[in-house]
Parts: sequence; C-alpha cells; structure tokens
Amino acid sequence: MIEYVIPDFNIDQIARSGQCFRFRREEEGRYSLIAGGKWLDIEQNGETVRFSCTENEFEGFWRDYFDLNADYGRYKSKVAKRDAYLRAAVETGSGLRILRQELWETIICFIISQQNNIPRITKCVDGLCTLFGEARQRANGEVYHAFPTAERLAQCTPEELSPIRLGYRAKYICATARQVASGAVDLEKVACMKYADAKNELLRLTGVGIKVAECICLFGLHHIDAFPIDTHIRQMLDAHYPKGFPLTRYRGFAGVMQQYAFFFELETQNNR
DNA sequence: TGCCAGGTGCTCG
DNA sequence: CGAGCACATGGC
Repeated sequence: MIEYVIPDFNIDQIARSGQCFRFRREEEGRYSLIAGGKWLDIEQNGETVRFSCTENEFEGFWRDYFDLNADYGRYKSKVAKRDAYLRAAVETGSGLRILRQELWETIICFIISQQNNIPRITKCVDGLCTLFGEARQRANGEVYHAFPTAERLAQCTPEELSPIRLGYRAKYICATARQVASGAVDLEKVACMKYADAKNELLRLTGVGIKVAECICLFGLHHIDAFPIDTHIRQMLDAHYPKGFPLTRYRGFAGVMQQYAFFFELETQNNR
C-alpha cells in the first residue's frame, strides 16, 4: 500500500468515464482495476490517493498508466475564457486523465463499444476475460482474469463467444484477432507509427471504422490529438459548436478536451 | 413497444 | 464517393 497527494486526479471520474472497462466500484471512493495483467485497489480521499502496490510497482507501471507525469492543469488553462460549455465540462471532469491502456485490449474493447452502452460493454469485456483470459491470483488468493491474448481469441469461432452475448460484434472480434495473431496487422509496428499512419493501419481491422480507430489512437496509443466523434459528441457539437469545434486552438491535445466533453455529456444526459 | 447505446460493412446509384 | 440498410442485445 502506497499513498500520494495527486492534483487533477479523481478515480471516480476516471472509472466512470467510459475509456476503460476494467474498473469495479468496490464501495464509496474505492475501486479495483485490472491492467497489464495486474490487480490494483485504489482508494481516494480528496487529493490523497492510496494504491495497493509497492513503490516499485507504482513507479514502474501505474504512474505511467494513469498519465501522472502530464500536467492537466496546463491543458485546462488553454480553454477559451468565452467558451462556457468547455469551461463547464472541464470543471465537471476536473480529475479526468487519459489512461495509457494496452493497445490490443483497447482494440477489442472499442470494437465491443459500437452501438452499445457502457454497462453492457463492461459486462461483455468481463465475460471475455472470464472465459478466455489467463487466471491470476491476488495476494489474498482471490482469482481474477487478465485480458485474453490475440492468439487465444484467434482460436475462437463466433459460436464459442456466444455465451458472452456480443451480438454481431463476435465475428468482428474473431476476425480482428486472426489479423493480429497472424501478423497481418503488426501491433508492434502500429505502436511506433505517427497518429495518422497508426489510424490508417487500424482501419484495416475488421469492425474498426473511423470512430473506433480514433478511440484506439487516443486510449491505446496515447495520441492525444485524436478526436473520436460518437453520438454524444455529435450531439454536443451540433448544439454548442454549430460553426465547428475549435480544433486548431487545441491542436496536439484535442483528445483531452474531447474526454472532458464526453464525460460532461454522460453526467448531464439525465437532466436535459 | 419502439428507441437507443462511445458504429461498421456492404450495396447500390 | 455517399446515402441507406442490416446487424445482436438489453434497458428503459
């Protein structure tokens, strides 16, 4: 167990922001997370955050995963004073971070995300891990499952995935797993590419279109200039930026602004 | 009950 | 090239 004081960090907002589907809310202010095959408990009280790992594990993996070396105060300070919408969004999601998630896992999670809602995406991802992910043990002996490898999923037929209730996405997942496992699409190469090239390469994967490719770039490759446009963002753009979103103003980190806006739309969709 | 959810692939013209 | 349509599933 290790404890830090971290500004611009809110685990509740991050867990509910729909960028990662392996958070579980254990109780008020307490979450668990599986990433990089590792289990982590997180507990937050104000700016004080406790992580269930050693300092070495934190410095060697989780600090980077939570993007803690980036200064989100600097991103926020770039928001235009007159932009009432984005200012409200940034205030509401003041503790968001763009997590540095594993590429393969991000590809599959966002193929699942299409025409789907966050609770059910979470269920599907959980089912995929439980059925095909490598079983691991926590310090207390409890078993959890890592995210299944491309090689494992490449052996699956859509019928074998049917208990997960992925719907028509099951065949996309099988096809994409085969493309990756065979090396037809080389993820190690994709990881070294510039944003535009990476996006084009990802578009070759079955079930990956523009929007999903943008999400993979943003969350799985940390190309924070990627700007995914989904139904919520589409509505938001039409309502608040009829003349177009000021992408040039936020060139280089527009994806961070997108994430504040996306979270804000999630938070406010009930009362509107 | 029909609409919607972090869309994509395919098929026409 | 772009509009239109099918595609699975579950919650409201």
